[in-house]
Amino acid sequence: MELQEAKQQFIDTWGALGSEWGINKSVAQVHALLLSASNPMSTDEIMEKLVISRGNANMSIRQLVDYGIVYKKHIAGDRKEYFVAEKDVLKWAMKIAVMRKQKELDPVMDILREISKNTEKDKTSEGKEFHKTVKDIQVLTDQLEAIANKLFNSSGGDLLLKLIKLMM
Amino acid sequence: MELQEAKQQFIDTWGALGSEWGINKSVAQVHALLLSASNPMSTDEIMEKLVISRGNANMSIRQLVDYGIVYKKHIAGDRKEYFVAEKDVLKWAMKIAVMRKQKELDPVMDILREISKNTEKDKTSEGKEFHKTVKDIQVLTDQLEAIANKLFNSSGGDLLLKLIKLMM
DNA sequence: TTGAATTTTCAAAAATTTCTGAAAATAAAA
DNA sequence: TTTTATTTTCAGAAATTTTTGAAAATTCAA
Repeated sequence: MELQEAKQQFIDTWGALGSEWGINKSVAQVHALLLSASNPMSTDEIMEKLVISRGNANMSIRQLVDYGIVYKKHIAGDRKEYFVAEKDVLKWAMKIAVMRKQKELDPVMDILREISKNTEKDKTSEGKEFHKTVKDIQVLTDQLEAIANKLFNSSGGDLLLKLIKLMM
Repeated sequence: MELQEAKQQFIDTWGALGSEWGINKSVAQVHALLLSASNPMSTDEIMEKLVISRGNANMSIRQLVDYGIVYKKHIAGDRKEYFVAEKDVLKWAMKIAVMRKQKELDPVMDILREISKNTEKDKTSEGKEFHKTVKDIQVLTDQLEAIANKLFNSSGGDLLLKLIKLMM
């Protein structure tokens, strides 16, 4: 069927993109599967659709729930747990971005600040040069962070559009 | 020595960050090493400092040169090739971003556009829902791309700062 | 309680990615 | 040309990451 084919392509593409950017392929594929599903899915359905093991399915789902971009859904009269993806793109994209920033970028920024501080008083030209290199990275990152915060703290879905117009 | 320690920490941190974001650890470390070096370095010096093989060093350097963020430097009377990193943060950060966008994001966007087109005429509610999901991702990505282009095509180093002020 | 259904855990296997090192290719000097 | 220095390549080894699957833990109905 055509639609199922399109969904499969979406899942595969998403999985490959995830891999390239440090997100586990199965995690990305489960996310894509739930994004493209009309109804809540159980672990068994996810296992079957993606042809992955129970352990893998369980871990991947849990990670997505932890990220806050997939929700548990109880279905009356059914003991199994079901899962639904957050469908608002801006919402889930922001959550992924914020999560990765906190987990991976912020610790690096802390270390850079520390390195910057430790090399501040160095009087050798080698030391001064290195300090500038680190400081420059810091300054750029801080500026980017300020922009990101503005974007992420906004509630309006059309903020980005307004921003573009503003910039033109 | 204190400065050398700081440099080593910078190299290690950069390598770890690279790994988490899909950039080979050695590549990121060579980049960090050259960023923190005051003078051009030869392949042998890089091998020695990072304790990596000639093959690894050669491949990593070449990738950075291909990215356009490390330059070859000939030293008179010396047969060896030396390498220097682009020190302008905005310059190299932009090059990395543009390169990864072209190589990894653009092909995905093309596929999403194709999927979007292929599901446009679907009359089932399932098809309509999936089409909206894909379309939403596309729209957001196009908006982000427009912002990114604005940022990346600017020449002034303080553009980001101006932008922040504009947004406040 | 007990027991069946479901979820979670995690050691080991599989898959993937990265790295090595020696041989081949190339480039420059003699 | 021949020799020597340097760079490049790439098959196999090593390291890392991902996945499996069965046992343990948990949950809930009877």
